Amino acid sequence: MNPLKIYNSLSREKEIFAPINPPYAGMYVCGPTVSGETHLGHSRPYVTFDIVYRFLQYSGYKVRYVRNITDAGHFEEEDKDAVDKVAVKAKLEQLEPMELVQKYTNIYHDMMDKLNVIRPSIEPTATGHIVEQISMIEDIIAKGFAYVVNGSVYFDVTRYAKQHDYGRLSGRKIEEMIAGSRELEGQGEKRNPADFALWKNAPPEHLMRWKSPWGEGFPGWHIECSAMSSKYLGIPFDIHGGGMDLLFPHHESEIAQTKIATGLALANYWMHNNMITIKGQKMSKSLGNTITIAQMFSGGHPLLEQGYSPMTLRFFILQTHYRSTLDFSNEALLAAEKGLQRLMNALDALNKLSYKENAAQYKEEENNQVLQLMNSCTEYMNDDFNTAMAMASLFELSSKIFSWKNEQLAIASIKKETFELLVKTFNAFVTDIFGLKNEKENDDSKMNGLMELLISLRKEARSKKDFATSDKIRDDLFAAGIQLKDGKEGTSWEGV
RNA sequence: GGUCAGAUGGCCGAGUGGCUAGGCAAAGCUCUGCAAAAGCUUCUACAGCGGUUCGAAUCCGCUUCUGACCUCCA
Repeated sequence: MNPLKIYNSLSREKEIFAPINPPYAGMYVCGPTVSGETHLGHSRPYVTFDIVYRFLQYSGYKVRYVRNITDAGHFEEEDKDAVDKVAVKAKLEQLEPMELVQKYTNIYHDMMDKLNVIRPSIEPTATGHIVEQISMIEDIIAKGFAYVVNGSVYFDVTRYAKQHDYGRLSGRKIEEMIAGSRELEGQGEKRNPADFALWKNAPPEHLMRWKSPWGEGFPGWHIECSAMSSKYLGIPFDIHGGGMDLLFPHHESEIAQTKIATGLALANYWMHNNMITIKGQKMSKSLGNTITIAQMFSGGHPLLEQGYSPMTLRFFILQTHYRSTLDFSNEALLAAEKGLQRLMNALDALNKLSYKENAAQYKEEENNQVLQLMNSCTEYMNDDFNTAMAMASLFELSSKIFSWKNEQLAIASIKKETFELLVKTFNAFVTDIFGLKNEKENDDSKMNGLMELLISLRKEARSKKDFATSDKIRDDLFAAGIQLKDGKEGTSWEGV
């Protein structure tokens, strides 16, 4: 068995994962800014790191997973109009920033639950850690790497770059950045365009504000992650994750701040998931191709021909390696829907199979092949979480399972221990590691009773060759959204 | 403009210097009263042009095209 290897964005290589304090592992993932509705783009990192979290646990690590909620600071800018518009209204009519934040946090949680993303060990909010952020900023000022201008505090990137390796993570050089930087509003306060805000002075109309040594204001975007990760994981910690678009400037800034505040490197392994694209382009509001996760499930978007279930989306994400872009199209989603169904059918079939001893039917080669396929699932996951390859092995095992079910292949061609291990491993991979669940299960006992009656009536009609009646039952049920499935062991049903 | 990724069969997508990933679609078959569902089988691709090599889709160079980041972003 090979050790777990993780592609580290810092070194641009796969490295053997060696946590600082085994069997404990600390992981921090940049969470969403809750100023808008959870969209398709959000599904990628949270499913990706959900898999990392699950697989680390499966591998025996005790993981503390911290994933923040950004509910303070820069986000108000996007809703500036709304804030300004309501400023003169009565208190209750005003859009409370916390109300907005709560609304979108609720939606985010709801969508993550639907996607079967396990909630993190700690989910800290930026507004809940103002004290920690102020304290870290004071520390950075004291060390001479930040300066105060008109109630705002900026990190001195130029000074930092003279002594430290700035731009290593994102692979850029500070001189080029300064040369190529654009003139942006508010840059007048900065000594250098490359500097970034640690704390921002709040204009009078800004509703979200806190007292600080520099006046009333709100924290800069990057500082929260440094403050919260160091508080809950210690510095350095093992894994820091997030979307590739956060490499610069967000993660680069986190590294710089933390280095000055603590004297240490923030995290040992940096993991970045790639983007979700639609017809080859990243989703963005300006292109008008943003699809919310709710729309994805309901099909309520012009680009979608139909709704796709949460597990279809999850499966679709897992079929691609997390460092590749993932392009959305109806055909691809439809293919994922079918593929997921096949995998779930295999799981179901396996769990219903029982082993029948027959030493004469044993085939060494068959047994080894099954063992090898099972083993490869773990090996592929150990190779930088290659879910696509592990999934392929599960599909190969699925073919075996169906062959046993159809008795095209004797179950006794493999050893009893192999079969038992397969049941355990297959379930673990599909359910525990990939986090997939059967969405078509029906555990409504009243409904089941009713269906049993209809199925037995149809069976009776068929035995009397009264096909008019049996077909009416079948076709009318189908029209009502229920599909009957005739199999060797009788008839089953599922909602379509 | 700078930096960095990619270009794989009808579609989506892994991957490795020699050993046909996998999924979907399609065709044939099995099952069935007929269907549906399900399963089985078949379908040998790696942008173009050079080079390295016994051998390259895989390494190197060039060309073309696409995307991402450089500003809020997952």
